[in-house]
Amino acid sequence: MRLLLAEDEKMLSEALVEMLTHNNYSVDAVYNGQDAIDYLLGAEYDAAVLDIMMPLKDGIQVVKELRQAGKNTPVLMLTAKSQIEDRVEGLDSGADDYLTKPFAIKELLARIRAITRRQPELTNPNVTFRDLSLSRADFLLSGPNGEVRLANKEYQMIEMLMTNSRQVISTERFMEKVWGYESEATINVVWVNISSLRKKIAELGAHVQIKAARGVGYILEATDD
Amino acid sequence: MRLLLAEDEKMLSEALVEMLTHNNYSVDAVYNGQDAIDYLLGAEYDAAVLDIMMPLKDGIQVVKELRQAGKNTPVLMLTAKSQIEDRVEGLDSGADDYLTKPFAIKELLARIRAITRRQPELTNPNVTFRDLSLSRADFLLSGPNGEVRLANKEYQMIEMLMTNSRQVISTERFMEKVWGYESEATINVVWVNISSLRKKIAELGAHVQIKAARGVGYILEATDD
DNA sequence: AGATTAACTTAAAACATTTTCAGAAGGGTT
DNA sequence: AACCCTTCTGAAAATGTTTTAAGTTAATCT
Repeated sequence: MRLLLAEDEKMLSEALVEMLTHNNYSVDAVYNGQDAIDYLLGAEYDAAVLDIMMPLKDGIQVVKELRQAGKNTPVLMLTAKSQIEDRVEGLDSGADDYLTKPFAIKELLARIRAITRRQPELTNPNVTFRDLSLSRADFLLSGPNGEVRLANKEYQMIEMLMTNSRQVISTERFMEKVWGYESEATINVVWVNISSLRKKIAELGAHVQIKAARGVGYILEATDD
Repeated sequence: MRLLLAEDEKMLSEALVEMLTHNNYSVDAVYNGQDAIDYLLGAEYDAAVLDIMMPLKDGIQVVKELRQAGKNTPVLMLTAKSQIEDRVEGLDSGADDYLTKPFAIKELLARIRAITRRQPELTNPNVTFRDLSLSRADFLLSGPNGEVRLANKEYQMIEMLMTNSRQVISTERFMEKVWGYESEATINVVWVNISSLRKKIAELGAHVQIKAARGVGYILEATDD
């Protein structure tokens, strides 16, 4: 999971980065609103944590521009206790949730989970490609011959493949999304998991294959029957 | 849509009023239970949002009197995390849904939409999954071989599993919902309670099992007989 | 074709999560 | 005070996942 953190208090920011990375997020930190918008438009984040008061551009402005640009990255807004009006405006402007400082780290984590959970699950509980389908609610991958519950990494990988079924997904992208930035794991892990996914897809009898695009990545394809 | 909001924390109340009006509700705010009852009996509201802890009369008392007076205005109860017993009592007393603080505004809005849309949801006093059933009124879990009274935590956990029977529920989600943010308890408590629930389900002879999805959470499944 | 690189497979090792237990702490009741 | 009950902790064992490592196959290039 990839997060953007925009918080201008250096100390707080550093503490949060450490906390979040410790909890398996890959975090990019910026210290003003302008950078926030640049980063958010420049890359695909799973969520953004924005302080409402920031130099150059405040959090509300950032969300507004973000939404205007058609991005629906979930946003958690941080507001100081005294800025209650702000928080209303923040929600109004397109943030998904707010959190008043000071907050418990646990709560921050919970909120982040909540807003990242909401996105794909509620709008689209499962994905289908040909005769293969994946249920996000219960981690079940199913095909003509039955169903299997996937382990975590496998699930994340097949989900990426299925939700981006017309795109080649690079090994690096898998590493970033599934393993996160500071992962020490070798690239091999991707291959291993692709391999076991293929085995499972075959067992399910689905007419679908994970095709390797040499030097580029992987893509889901229909097999002819 | 006309709402009554009864919440004694002034700051929160104001924020909510603004939020709700921004979302096209007309809101009357009161700050104690007595006013709540007066307003609710005096006019026709589409729904009421009641804090459970309030001066003069608590939320539960308000619903009880409301129902006694023959009003079936949908009620959404707000409970603090530490008042878990309360929330059960609240539902029991005639509320339609509850929401534990702190909550996401979006969730509040969603719940309000839900209770104004459909009436007969929470009037349903028990849940069933295969040959296992849970009575909310008296905490009794029953199966082919009889019934057991569940302890509080166990009750809440099995209720989550049964009302979301097609979903994997994460350990974190259990922690959040049942124990709350500020809980110091280790994650272990979830495992321990799952363990004892399993034992009880087995003793009841129900053809149901709590399946672990490693690294993800738990889900209720039918066992083949 | 042969060399070179990338991708794949497998099994075992390493690691993490889950299960279960025993016991302790705390509340409430008799 | 003695008891029962719920809840929580810590630890050891069981089980499953993830990673590593090493060998194999396939594609591409010259």
